[in-house]
Amino acid sequence: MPNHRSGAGDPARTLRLLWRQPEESPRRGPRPGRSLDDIVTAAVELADAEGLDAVTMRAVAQAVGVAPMTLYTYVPGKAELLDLMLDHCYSRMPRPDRSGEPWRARVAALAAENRELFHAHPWAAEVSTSRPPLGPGLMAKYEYELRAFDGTGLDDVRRDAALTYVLDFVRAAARSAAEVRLARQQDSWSDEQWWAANGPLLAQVLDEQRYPTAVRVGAAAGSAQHAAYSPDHAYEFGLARVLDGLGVLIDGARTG
Amino acid sequence: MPNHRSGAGDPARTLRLLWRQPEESPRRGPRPGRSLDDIVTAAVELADAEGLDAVTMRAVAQAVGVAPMTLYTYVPGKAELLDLMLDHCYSRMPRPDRSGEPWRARVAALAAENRELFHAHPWAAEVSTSRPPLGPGLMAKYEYELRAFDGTGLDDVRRDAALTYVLDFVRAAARSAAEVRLARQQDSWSDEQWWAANGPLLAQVLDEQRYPTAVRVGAAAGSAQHAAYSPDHAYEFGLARVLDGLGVLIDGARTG
DNA sequence: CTCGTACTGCGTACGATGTACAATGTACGG
DNA sequence: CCGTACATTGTACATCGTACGCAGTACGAG
Repeated sequence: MPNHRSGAGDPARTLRLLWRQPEESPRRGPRPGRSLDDIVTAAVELADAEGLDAVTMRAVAQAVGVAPMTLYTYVPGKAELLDLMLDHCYSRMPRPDRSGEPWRARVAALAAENRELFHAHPWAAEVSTSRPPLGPGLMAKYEYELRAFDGTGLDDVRRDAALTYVLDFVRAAARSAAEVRLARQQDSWSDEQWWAANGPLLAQVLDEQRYPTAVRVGAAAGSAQHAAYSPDHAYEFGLARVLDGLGVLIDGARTG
Repeated sequence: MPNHRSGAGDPARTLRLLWRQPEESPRRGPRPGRSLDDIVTAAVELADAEGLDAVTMRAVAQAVGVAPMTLYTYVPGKAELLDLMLDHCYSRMPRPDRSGEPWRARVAALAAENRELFHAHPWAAEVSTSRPPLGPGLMAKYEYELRAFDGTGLDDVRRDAALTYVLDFVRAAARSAAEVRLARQQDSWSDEQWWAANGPLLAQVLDEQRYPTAVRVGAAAGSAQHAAYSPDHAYEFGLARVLDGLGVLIDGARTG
């Protein structure tokens, strides 16, 4: 049950790694057999295929074909590797030019691109970055995404806050989606089996007298979405609310 | 680096634990020396005081004064303990009657109450619940919070979606706040020291030609908030946007 | 009362993980 | 050509969750 946390260790060292600034050493001794990118790429592929829990130093080492401890000549530790993995994914996100479109379309597209990021790399939503990995990928992403608010009239401080707001929403939705996916797979039970096993106790305990609203709303939401929770529905609903909320700030009162 | 995940194991067993339904056994053998609540309370206090990483089975056992393996007579495993800890905190949240207030005030108060939850129990935002712990605390919370949308005209499905939307926002903001707090404490460096150490490399690498918007906006946001990121500001900004977004849905076009 | 049985409590131990450390080998600079 | 800095790696340790089995205890049936 590892708590995958990034951003530890010496920040300056991490920055140099992110920007691929080699140490200024006199270049002596044997040449490295692999590159930093080899390690990062292997780690990302492993995380994509088998989840963050599968990303152990030993497993990454095996994937790149070296002994476990050899990784530590490329990376100070696992936290830094996670930073590099994140920045790697950020740097590979698509950034099409949308300067002609209205801000709502641009922000919706921005959200969709981030949603796709978390779809391709579900682990990226789990990694807790005590400090964001200030690498080239994050910078390119930040630069690109800020431009989505061009022409909105937002000042710089509000623009940053608005972007944070959108990104946090997408990340939260992605986390919920990942949690649902995990729950569905970890117990092989279908929803029907689950209800058959737990229905009796739930019926006894979810007293309609005590929780009238909760029971009614939960049942309505569950049956409408054919599941206890629908990540897609939550995303669509939330995005509409995000855009409307920004719309009030940007356009004044106007519905979407 | 434990990945604190709840919701594993037999869901029916977990449900019985959450609702404190004793096994229907013939009650033979020695009486338990502690209660389930003893364990849960100790675990919560430990998590509050020293963070989720400090919540190891051994540490909890020591806190309640038993051997580590003894915990497993009360709880099937650590995942279930986390479920119980969450539900315990939910059940103790304040739920004042706000039926007289307008929906914006009620939803803002709901958000503030959840923010306070994560302030008192920062670990609660980190726990990833593959399935939410459907216990009495969560039910009471859900029932109470749904009532905040009474009189808004939202149908049950939208009401559930709206609540999820608000709660996800508060949780995301709390996560960000906790990450900042962690970053500030784990490297004892002040922001000034950090900039002194990393400024030169950052200045070299954060090219204003390449990232004009990012550098400008980042600087503006940083100096306005006297920090690279201000959780309080992000919360205030986000909450206003959340309320405006819901306002468009509920009241039609109208600014806050 | 007696005894089997179900239960609590827990000591030991195992596998997994991140990584510290020191030994070994290699290739470049003087 | 040789010293030195570096890449590589085997071993080892601390920490974690928890499986397993034994010892002791108290209730119900006889």
